[in-house]
Amino acid sequence: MTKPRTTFLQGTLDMLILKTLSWGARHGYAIARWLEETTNDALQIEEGSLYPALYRMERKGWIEAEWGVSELGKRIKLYSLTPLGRKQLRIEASQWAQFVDAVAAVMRTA
Amino acid sequence: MTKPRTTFLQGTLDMLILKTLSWGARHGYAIARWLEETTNDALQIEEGSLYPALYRMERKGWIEAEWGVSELGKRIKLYSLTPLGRKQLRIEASQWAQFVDAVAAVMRTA
DNA sequence: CAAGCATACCTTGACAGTCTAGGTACATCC
DNA sequence: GGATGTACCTAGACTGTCAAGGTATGCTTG
Repeated sequence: MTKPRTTFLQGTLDMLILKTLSWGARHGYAIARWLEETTNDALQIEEGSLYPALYRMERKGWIEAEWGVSELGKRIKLYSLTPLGRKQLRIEASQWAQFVDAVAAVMRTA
Repeated sequence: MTKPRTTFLQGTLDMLILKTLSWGARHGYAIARWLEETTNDALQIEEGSLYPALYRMERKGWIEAEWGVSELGKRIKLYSLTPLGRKQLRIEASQWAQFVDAVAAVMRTA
């Protein structure tokens, strides 16, 4: 079993975050934990990638943040999807599907 | 139909080139044309990405080059897979499959 | 009570890979 | 002779990731 390659993550992190938030608001740390859990740690979300991504996406108007408090009493920055973010998710999901198809077409050539 | 996103290409270009060469030697320009054709132009291979990639891969010992002449009388640099490259192709294909599965697990969550 | 661990946030600097936009050279076709 | 297609290459900008640091706090455990 080969180690997962994070190089592939390039460009998909935004989509994965958008998808995570499509189920409801979450804070950064929780987004990372959820993604890792959902993929059985096949994806590792580094904080140095995560937080800049969140900042980037907020600037683009895809998500918005609100400060709050977690169940454990920690201050958290709760992110939720904007309508624009929801639209962006649809776009990225479609592009991703297309790309995966294209790569599959190359890789399955017999 | 949304435009294909080249951002996703990050990290997969090497694999796609390796796969292309697994069918036999080809020169750079032909590799790009073949990939575009095979994917119905879903993938666009920019020369500014292609040639650096070929150089990189040659340095890593995955491919090797030989100068020749095309059917059209142009000088071409014919690349072929080394045993190391063949091994690398297997590794990358496996990592790619894993990554696609992981993303699928996130995206299909209902 | 102190130490360690998990939660939760953030930033800086290096690095890798892609893209844009150029360039060269030559052959063919109109 | 000019346009187009083949075929190669490169410099510089840019984007996104990663490694490695940092802060703060609450809970558990010895």
